[in-house]
Amino acid sequence: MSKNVSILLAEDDENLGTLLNTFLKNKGYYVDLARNGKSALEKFNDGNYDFLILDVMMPEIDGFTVAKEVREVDRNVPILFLTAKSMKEDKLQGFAIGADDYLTKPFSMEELVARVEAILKRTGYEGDTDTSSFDIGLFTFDSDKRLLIKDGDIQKLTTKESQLLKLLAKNKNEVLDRQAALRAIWGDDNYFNGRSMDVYIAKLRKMLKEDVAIEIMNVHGKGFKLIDS
Amino acid sequence: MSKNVSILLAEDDENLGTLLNTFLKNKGYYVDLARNGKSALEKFNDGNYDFLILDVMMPEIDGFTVAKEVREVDRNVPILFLTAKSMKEDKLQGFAIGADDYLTKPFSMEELVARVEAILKRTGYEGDTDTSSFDIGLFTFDSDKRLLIKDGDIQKLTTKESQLLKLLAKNKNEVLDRQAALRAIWGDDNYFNGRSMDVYIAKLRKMLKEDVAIEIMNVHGKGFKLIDS
DNA sequence: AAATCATGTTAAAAAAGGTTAACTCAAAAC
DNA sequence: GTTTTGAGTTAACCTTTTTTAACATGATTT
Repeated sequence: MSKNVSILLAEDDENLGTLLNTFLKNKGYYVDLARNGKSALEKFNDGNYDFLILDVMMPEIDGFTVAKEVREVDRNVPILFLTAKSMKEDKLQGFAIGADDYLTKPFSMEELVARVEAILKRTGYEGDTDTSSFDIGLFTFDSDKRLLIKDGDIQKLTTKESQLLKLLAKNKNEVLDRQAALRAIWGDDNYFNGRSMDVYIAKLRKMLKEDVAIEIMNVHGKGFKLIDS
Repeated sequence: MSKNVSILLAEDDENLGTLLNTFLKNKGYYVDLARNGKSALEKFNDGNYDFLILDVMMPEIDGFTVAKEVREVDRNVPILFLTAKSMKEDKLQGFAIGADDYLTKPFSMEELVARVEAILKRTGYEGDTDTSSFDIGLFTFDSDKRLLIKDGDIQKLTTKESQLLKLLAKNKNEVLDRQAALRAIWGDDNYFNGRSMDVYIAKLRKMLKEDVAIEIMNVHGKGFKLIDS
């Protein structure tokens, strides 16, 4: 099996977290462990994950909230919830919108791996899907290395520039919601962060203007759309 | 196979949604997945879709309602409903007016694709139908890039101007219902939005007046009609 | 015909976005 | 341990887009 699947695991219980982390790593996955919801969101927005395993009950930001925010900027990445036995079916169903599956504690390690494998198979995971590289007109954007390349010209991007361009590229030819982008990158969509984002939009436009087929179009009151024609 | 068919899939069950999404994409379609009725309507009004697959049972805005609103501004795009087994035939028949077909859960993926293909064939889909480009007299209107072109003169349109002209163009030589347009673009048909729309009608008239064969005619109490003679 | 409601049109106000530059602050370089 | 550098934020100013207001005209009803 061509693994190399990258999993983001969010679990606040130290014991269980460490246990799962170790177990999944032994199974051949690349695993990143977040100890709380905030950290999980940050890691997700920063990295490239093929799979999310989220504990529902976490302090401050719970798993559902993490999933909701993630879904706003990536509606494809598979999500598996870990829930407590006490949670009612119906509540779970209502919340689980956007999830691919859920597992009720306590569960066996084998059960977890089986679910993960099943979901990956079902969603047609391809081991070589490089979610970190994007084609943007004549440019190639490597969001991992934060490089924007055109005809061998290499432009290094800053963290924020890269995060924003990545979101735009992920939603190429579709509107990237302003608030969703702000929450994903800045964590909060207040006025100042909004203005900051506008500054970055201007910077990205400058970088991309060499290719006239590329445009970052504003959709008034909604957000921005990266047009690649 | 000259695909390039663009499908809007509205399905709130994420398991099924993801499954269908992946499967249809593998079949060569371009697929956009909306997880609820509101998102589906927004995506429809924003994008260009050749086909709609709507789950009937969705929270807040159900599939029928989505179809109804869509039909008010586009009565040609094929719609396929996904319904639960429990739904009564007669109720379905009554609601399904305006739909091209429906499929009762559970169904096989192959069955779905067969239906889609059949409908596309029946409705004479042409792979190169560019639903984002419209001929309006001597003008060419590109709703994606929001450009209105005549004799090489390029006029950039704003978001609202473009949205409104697109609806008018879609319903060329037919009445575009006032309330339907307001709901599609503004989301609400209150008095002020209505007045705002009237302002945009005036703006569009100015832009289009270079070609005397074009007219945006008011149909009192009903809406507007883009006449191209 | 008077009254009422819908629409036409222009201008002003308000909101959103575009852009550049100054400022802040932490980390790297010296 | 300063100094320098650079990413990121805030400020300032400007333009564009959208909404609201105001007033006019046209259509429909009574």
